[in-house]
Amino acid sequence: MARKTGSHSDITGPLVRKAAQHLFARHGFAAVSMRQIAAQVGVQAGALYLYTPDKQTLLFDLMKTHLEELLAAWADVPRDGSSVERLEAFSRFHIRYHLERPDEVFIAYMELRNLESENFAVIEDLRRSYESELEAILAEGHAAEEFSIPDIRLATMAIIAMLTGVNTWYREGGRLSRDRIEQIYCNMVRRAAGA
Amino acid sequence: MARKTGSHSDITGPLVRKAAQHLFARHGFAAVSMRQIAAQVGVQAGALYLYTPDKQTLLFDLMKTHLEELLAAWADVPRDGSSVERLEAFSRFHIRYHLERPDEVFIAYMELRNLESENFAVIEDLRRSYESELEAILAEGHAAEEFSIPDIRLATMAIIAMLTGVNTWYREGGRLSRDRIEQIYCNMVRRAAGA
DNA sequence: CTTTGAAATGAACATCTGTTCAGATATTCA
DNA sequence: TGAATATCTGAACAGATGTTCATTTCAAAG
Repeated sequence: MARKTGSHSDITGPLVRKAAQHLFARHGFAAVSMRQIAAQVGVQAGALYLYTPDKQTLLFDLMKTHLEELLAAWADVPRDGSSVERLEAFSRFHIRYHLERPDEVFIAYMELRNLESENFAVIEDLRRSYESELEAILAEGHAAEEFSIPDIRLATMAIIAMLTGVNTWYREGGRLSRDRIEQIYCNMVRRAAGA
Repeated sequence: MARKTGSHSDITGPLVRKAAQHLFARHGFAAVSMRQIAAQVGVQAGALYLYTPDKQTLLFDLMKTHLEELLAAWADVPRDGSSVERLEAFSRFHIRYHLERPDEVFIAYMELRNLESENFAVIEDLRRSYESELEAILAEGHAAEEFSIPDIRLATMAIIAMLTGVNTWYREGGRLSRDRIEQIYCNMVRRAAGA
């Protein structure tokens, strides 16, 4: 039987994930206790186990969901135009998507070492899938001689690091608008790729 | 009176720091207990307090020492030549120095949130000092019209993120030598700066 | 109004946490 | 040798940890 509409579980479950996300991002997975998460939700610690089998799975689900949604969102971006245009589309998408989800992003690459090895493998696979999207663009552009790239794998890693780095310093209401930041970074990425 | 030569404290102290560094980098500050560190040194937990007032200070000293040594090492690099040459010197220095100290680097920017606010302020100051070194090179090169940079602060952050990113994927004995990696990254950095 | 079943409590569990300190041990110096 | 000093142990502390579970609460269904 499907779950009845309006039951409590449809409300508290997401609240637990949201609270855990916020606390994990702020203090780190290992430094946050189940009781702290419960307090943030307004519930006793035992109640959390109605929504997750254990703390580790809570972290894993957060990271897996984030990466799957990231891949799904990128899949929705139209893949037309030249390699240069697609590189620009990727750069803008990456910056925008990541700036809108600082907690998810922070957790997804700060808490990798707290994953059990099976869970780690799943997350690493998803991350590699995303990297491959950029790598494919660079490879095509290189083949079409739109880019000048001595090593495609290195260029992939360099560009992703550069783009993700925005999250470490960006603050709401800062000196530059998001759009201006996207624009400047696109420029640097394009030149780094030799286009 | 200065400490006598050859006493045990000259040996165990550094061992404690080394063990803590290794464990903090591997499992994270919050996930490592004083007893684990002590076991790695081959000593009981209480003995650690002969070498550090508390766990927090142990972390702080590790980070502070790392950043001070980084700044000192960069200060030793001759600062001559054109802006392009100095940018190349910085890029090569950054990659080489960071690749040789993966644990220190990992701790220094993964464990910031575990610092008490006073300690955090000290570390942030040191980090900013280092960033300023690159920023100065970019500013001079821009003034001399050797570079083409729309925003110097953004270029600084982008280049540092790109260079530090090498540490996340580099593995000893990988496909490319360190020198080749330095070379390729120098190229991308130079082009990102519009030189 | 009664029955049902999910949601939440609150106490209990075994174990781990950072830190302290009196006492034991080992090393150095006279 | 004996005295002094540095080093380490091992137990103790008060409290926190993730997780379980019998019991209670409470809204919806019949």
